[in-house]
Amino acid sequence: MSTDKKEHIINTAIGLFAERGFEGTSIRDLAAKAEVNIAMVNYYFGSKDKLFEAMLVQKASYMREKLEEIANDKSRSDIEKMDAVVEAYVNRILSQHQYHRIIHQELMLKQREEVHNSIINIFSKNTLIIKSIIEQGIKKKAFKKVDPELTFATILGTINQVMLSKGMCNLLINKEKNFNPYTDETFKKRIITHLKQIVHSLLLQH
Amino acid sequence: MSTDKKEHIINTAIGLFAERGFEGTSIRDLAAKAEVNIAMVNYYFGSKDKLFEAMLVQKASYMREKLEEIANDKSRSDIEKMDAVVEAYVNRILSQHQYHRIIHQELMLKQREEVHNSIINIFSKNTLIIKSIIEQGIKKKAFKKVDPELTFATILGTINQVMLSKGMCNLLINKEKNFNPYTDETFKKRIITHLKQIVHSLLLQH
DNA sequence: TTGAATTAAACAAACGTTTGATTAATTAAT
DNA sequence: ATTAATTAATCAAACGTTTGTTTAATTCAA
Repeated sequence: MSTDKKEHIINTAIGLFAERGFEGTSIRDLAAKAEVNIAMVNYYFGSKDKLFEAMLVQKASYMREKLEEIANDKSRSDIEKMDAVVEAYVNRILSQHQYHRIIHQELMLKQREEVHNSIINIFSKNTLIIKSIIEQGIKKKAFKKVDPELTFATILGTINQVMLSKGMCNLLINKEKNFNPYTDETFKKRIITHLKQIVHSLLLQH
Repeated sequence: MSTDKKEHIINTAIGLFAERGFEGTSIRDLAAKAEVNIAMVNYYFGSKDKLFEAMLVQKASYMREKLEEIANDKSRSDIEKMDAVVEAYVNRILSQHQYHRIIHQELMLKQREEVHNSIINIFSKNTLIIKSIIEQGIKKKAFKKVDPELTFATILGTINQVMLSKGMCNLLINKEKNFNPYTDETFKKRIITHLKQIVHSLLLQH
């Protein structure tokens, strides 16, 4: 019971935080949408801030393990590793786009410094893994000399740019308003294809 | 007098909105930082919302004119036009990074639908201009067949990704904390170089 | 002296949070 | 097996603060 309802509150909160931001969401809004009493949020989580942290912990997606698995996979060439990185990020961000949007907000704002720093820390470690893949490719002369950090920024930035707002998605995709870009496989493939094209043309020698 | 103080309030507001978001910034915070009386904000702007709109109008940067100038410049080749687009965006976003961050926030959130839609509308028109440049290059067989919308998303997304947070900048740049990435010419050139490399390798035939 | 600028104070509404009562479910004692 | 005691969940109501906004008085400049 308790766990179910806690999760239900967290899931409702994710939707609201993603659409309105943390400070733009009141506990009354949240309680109303989750159809629970106002007091339940503080009863379960202690405070609005702690609800936020509980949400981050529960919905955290550990990309690092996936990236390290890709980086250490000796059956893949370096360019295949980069392709796998692209696919992993597109899949992850598309499937968790609300959570990802909240992270994105926190990254932009200077509120909640602790959260902010831990996001940058995670990002920092992921950057190092991508960097090592790219530098290996360069050392083997399979890759051109590129800017490893900014190459990673391009991959993530492109996905973010199209995933930021539904309106932006529909603009890029030329679809009607009730179309859901987050579940559309064609759209996903389009992003993956574009990013692979970017990565291949940027990295591979001719 | 009036104009000076109004501008001073707007400039202070930009800094706060960029760091804490619109709902995360109280009029009291703003008044304190701008060193004016709390009542002055409503005296000059009518309301917090209207201050926000006044700020958007005053600090709006009309990229479209610049883009159309580039697109219609017959002395430039298509790839040179794309290079000019890259430079224009990097310069614009770096020089107005706080304003740009606020626009970015509004794009992500579902608050203030009117603002949200007008941002998407502006973006939509800019996308069309870039698209026309790329499609001209493709028609002339100077460019490879690429995804024009996503190519634009890559340019903007890359800049956004590195400009989102100062922490992110310093992570990419490996500099000490008091280093200011927004005014550093070396950093700017690094981004421009990377993006031109992306655009060239993606678009140009070999 | 008139109108604009500025102020401290107050306003209602909304905020996150806490309370104390009530109900439902679980455990312990007889 | 039944009752009593204990715990957990839920609720409406209220708490003190902070919010955006307004007032009315005062200062300033022309």
